[in-house]
Amino acid sequence: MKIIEILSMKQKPTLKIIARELDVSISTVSKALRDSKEISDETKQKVKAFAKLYNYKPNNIALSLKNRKTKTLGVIIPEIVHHFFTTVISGIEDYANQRGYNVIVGLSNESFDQEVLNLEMLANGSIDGFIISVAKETLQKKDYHHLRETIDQGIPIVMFDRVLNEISCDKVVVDDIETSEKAVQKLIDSKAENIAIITTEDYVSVGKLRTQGYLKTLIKNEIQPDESLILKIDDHLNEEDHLEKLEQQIKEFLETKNIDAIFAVNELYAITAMKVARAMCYKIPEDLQVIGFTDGVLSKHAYPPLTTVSQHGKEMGKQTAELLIDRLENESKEAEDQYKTVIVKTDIIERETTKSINS
Amino acid sequence: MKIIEILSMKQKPTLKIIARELDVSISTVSKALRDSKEISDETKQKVKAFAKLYNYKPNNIALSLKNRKTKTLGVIIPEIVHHFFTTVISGIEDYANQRGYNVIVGLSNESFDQEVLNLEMLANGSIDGFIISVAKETLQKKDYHHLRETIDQGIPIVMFDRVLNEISCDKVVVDDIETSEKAVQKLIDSKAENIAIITTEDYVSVGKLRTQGYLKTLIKNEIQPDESLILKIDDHLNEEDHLEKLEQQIKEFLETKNIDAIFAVNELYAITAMKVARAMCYKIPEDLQVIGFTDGVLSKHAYPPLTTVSQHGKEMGKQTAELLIDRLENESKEAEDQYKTVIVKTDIIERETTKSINS
DNA sequence: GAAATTAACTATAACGTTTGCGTGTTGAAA
DNA sequence: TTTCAACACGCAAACGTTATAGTTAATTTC
Repeated sequence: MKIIEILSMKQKPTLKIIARELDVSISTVSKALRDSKEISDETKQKVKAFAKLYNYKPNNIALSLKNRKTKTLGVIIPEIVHHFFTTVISGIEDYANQRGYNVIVGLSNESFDQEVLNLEMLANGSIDGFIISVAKETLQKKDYHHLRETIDQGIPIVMFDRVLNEISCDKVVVDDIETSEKAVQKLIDSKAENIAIITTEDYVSVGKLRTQGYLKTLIKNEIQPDESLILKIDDHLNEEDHLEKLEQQIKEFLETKNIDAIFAVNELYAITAMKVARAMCYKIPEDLQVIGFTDGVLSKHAYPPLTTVSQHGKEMGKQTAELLIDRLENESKEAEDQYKTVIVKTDIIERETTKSINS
Repeated sequence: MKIIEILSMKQKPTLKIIARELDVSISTVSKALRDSKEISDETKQKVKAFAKLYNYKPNNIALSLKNRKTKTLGVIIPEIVHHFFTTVISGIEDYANQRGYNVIVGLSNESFDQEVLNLEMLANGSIDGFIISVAKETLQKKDYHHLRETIDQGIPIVMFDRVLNEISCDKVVVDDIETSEKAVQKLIDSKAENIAIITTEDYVSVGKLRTQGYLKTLIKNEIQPDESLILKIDDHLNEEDHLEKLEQQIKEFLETKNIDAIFAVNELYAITAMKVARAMCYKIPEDLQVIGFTDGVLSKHAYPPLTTVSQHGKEMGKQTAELLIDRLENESKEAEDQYKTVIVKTDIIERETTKSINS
């Protein structure tokens, strides 16, 4: 076949090459492929056939440059080896792909510098907008200049889960306070009397809010909150590495107080508390009820299976992506400062670490 | 300040704009910023100061177009809500970032069509090379045309974990056979007599290999393999959704045979087997020893903590990224067909579901 | 003091697209 | 025959860079 000789397989076809081979101009090829009425049917046929034969696909980079948009979303998260975040990513991916967007993932590893670096690395035209859950270190330093600057540059940001009141942008969160209320109320309703909470230091916004919900519910039920029933884990940015330390803290906590229910602010704390309690011969849920936050594999496969708050990460991902893409595609229409905050509902998934209420 | 008026904050600076403001040519600006000796020190100072003031960053897309390389890697995996894969991704990310590359993630959801779509979506110039772990459906269909085509187009692929012998490209794997041998041998050494394996259907290459290692070890130890001790899970592409079915299959398996040790080909199978066994009043490890494959959160936090094979996902990720980037950057030097297969070593992490050998 | 050299820039092309506008053929209306 | 749409196409600019090849003017060389 003569044609085969002209184009080596390795060479990926461009408009220019097709034009040269077919002896027409580049614009003719372009227009033919896009079905412009300026081009005769005959030529269109010819061009399309050729393009198909050589599997022509317009070069994305060139398009990005021309259109000044990349159809790519930058997602920056603290960790990726993490059930909740991956669930969110999968929601983002699905929705974004559906609308023709790609997703670049950047990991901050909970580090401020990494977060800044990632932001800068991608803000040079590589992406159209960001989806971010901010790093713990950033939360501590309260240094948000990088976020402000990207927004000032005209790159929209959508935050989820770990969200900043100080920054105005679209946000997707769970109603942490209300959800904690639900969880703690459930514990109260099933006759728990000494309800403890295992939470994070206050600089982690979600931890703080969940603690607030806990307190609020106690008060509403006329139970005097007891400071010593609140364990704030001192976690130095990475829990996984400090498992023994975590166990130790929880052990001391359980030993000093008489506790019959625990609300843990994440899965790991819940699971670890259960492990420690088991070693101390607590029966779950008879002696000790436990509710966790985030419905991950751990909860489902724990022994006994853990009752937990499901954050519906996939839905959160979908919502963040939707907010972002809508903003990107309606730059004119959307009121610039009309930022939205979407609250994704939560559910309590009852498994075997809580007593049923009517028992 | 006069300068501030000239450039609105929103407008991101380009060479052209800087040139106009400073009343020099675009090339002068470009060269000044790149410290060309063709430019006078005075001009360099001026340009650099201005660029810094307005936080000029070269546009990545334009660079990609010009250099015909994007410095972006495409990673296509079957699932992201999955401990092993995320570990690999984090290894890829770390290493890639270190060498100045970004990572676009695509999810096949174990679907052939999705995999093809993702490949096509990114092969249009968006990325320089792929890292892939192929979808189960692709494995079943044995249709690899999309992989062949991308390689033919000159886009290198590195495969990891689920790897195809039929495609020649760089690969990163664990020595599944040898690793299984280690695991099964450990079981034999600690006096297990009826060792079962819970594995996948043979079309999943890693499952098949692990089964081979199991058989090989039995034979080496002069134990007659018993077909009925091999349980091939019929999983219809997504285990998580079929938990009950999985439990059912395992339950029937355990009931019919007298088994005192299980080698499971992944974490979920191991954990589920333990759950079922517990319900049947087996004591672990006294009555039943269990070894899993893949060291994820489940193993670590299981009850009892699961002895398991660690695949060192992060290291695998690092290796895949290194192979790919090396190939991208040495296109001339590297012999085109000198494809490498890197074998990442595994370790058995002893926890509490196996007996110690000298007991 | 004319020719050669150098310093310091500028212009241009190219990467692969898309698009508005210009232009040379037609066939038909006037 | 002249005039004029309609048709089918090509040209050129633009997106933001960089590299190569000019272009000045000043300085050196003998």
